[in-house]
Amino acid sequence: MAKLPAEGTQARRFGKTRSEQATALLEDYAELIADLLAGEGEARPTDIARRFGVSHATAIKTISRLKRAGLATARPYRGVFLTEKGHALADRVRVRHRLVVDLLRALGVPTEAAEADAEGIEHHVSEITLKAFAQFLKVRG
Amino acid sequence: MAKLPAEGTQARRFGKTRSEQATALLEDYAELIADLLAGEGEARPTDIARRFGVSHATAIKTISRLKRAGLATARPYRGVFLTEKGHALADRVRVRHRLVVDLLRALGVPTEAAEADAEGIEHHVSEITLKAFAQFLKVRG
DNA sequence: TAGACTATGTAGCTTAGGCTACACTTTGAC
DNA sequence: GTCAAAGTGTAGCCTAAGCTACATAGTCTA
Repeated sequence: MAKLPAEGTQARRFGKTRSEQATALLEDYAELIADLLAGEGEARPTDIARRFGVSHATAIKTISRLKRAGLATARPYRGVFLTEKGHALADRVRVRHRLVVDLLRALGVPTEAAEADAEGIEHHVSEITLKAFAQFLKVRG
Repeated sequence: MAKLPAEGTQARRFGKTRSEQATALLEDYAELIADLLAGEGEARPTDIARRFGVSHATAIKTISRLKRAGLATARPYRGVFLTEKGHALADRVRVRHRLVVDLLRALGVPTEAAEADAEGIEHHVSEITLKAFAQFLKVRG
C-alpha cells in the first residue's frame, strides 16, 4: 500500500480475500494430484496429506472441496482423479510455477529458496506480470 | 511443486499455512495504520475498513487481533495506535513492499499491476529472495 | 440542548483450513 | 480364511476472516 489512495478511491487491491486464498489451495491440490497421477499412477488421500504436511482428515476435506468445485472426482477407497477442468487448472499452475521459479533463479535466488518462495508467490502473480516475467527471461536468455 | 520429493522427503514448502496467512493480514493492517497515522494523524476503524474494502465489524475484529499480538493499542472511540513492535513491523513491511514493487517495475510490469501484485507477493518473499531483488536492482541501476 | 447522523462496538452466522478421535474398509501375511 | 496393519472416512472441535443486524457513543448543527 504505502501510498494512501485519494479519498473515495476505494482501494481494493489488498491482501487477497478469503476466496482468493481458498483458490490458491485448490490450485496446489490440483497440481499435486496431477503430479501424483503422472508419477505414481494414483493419488491417495494419505499421500496427498503427507506431501502437504497436514492430517489425512484435512486432505480429505479439501478433496471434497475440489469435488464440489468440479475439479476432481473420487470414489471411496479408490483414490482421487482430476476432471478435465482440474487437469487444465493443474497445467496452468505448473506452467506458472515453472516461470516463477525460473525468474527467481535468473535473479540470483538459490534453487532451494526459489522453489520455496515460488509456492507462495505464484498464486499472486497476474497474467500481465507473468508475461513480463516470460519476456524478461526470453530477452535475457 | 512439479517435482515429487523422494519418498520420505516430507515436502513442507507448500501453500503458506493458515497462521502464515493470518500474519500477512496483520502485516497489511500494521502498514495501513502506520500510513494513516502519518498521513492523517489518526487511524479510525471505519477508515481502515474502507481502505481494505471490508465491513467495519471485520476491521474491528482484526484490530483486536493486532492488540492481542501486541502490535497495536486502541481505546474505544479513540482510534488505533501502533506499539513499538507494531511500528517496527510496519517499517519492515513498507521497505519490503517498496522493493517488490521496484523489482516488478524493473522487469517491465506496469506500475498499476506492480502495485497490485506486490500486495499479494510481498508476504511470501523470503529474506534471501529479498536480498537477491535488492542486488539485482542495484547492479542493474 | 436536542436530535440526527456517523462512528463504534457487539453478537451471531458462514466458510475455510487446521486438528484429534473414532469407526470402518482394504490388503496382505499367515 | 482370519486378523492385524494401513488407509480411509466421519464427526466434532478450534481459529480466522468475512458478513449482517443491532445497540450504543460521539459529534455537530439547528
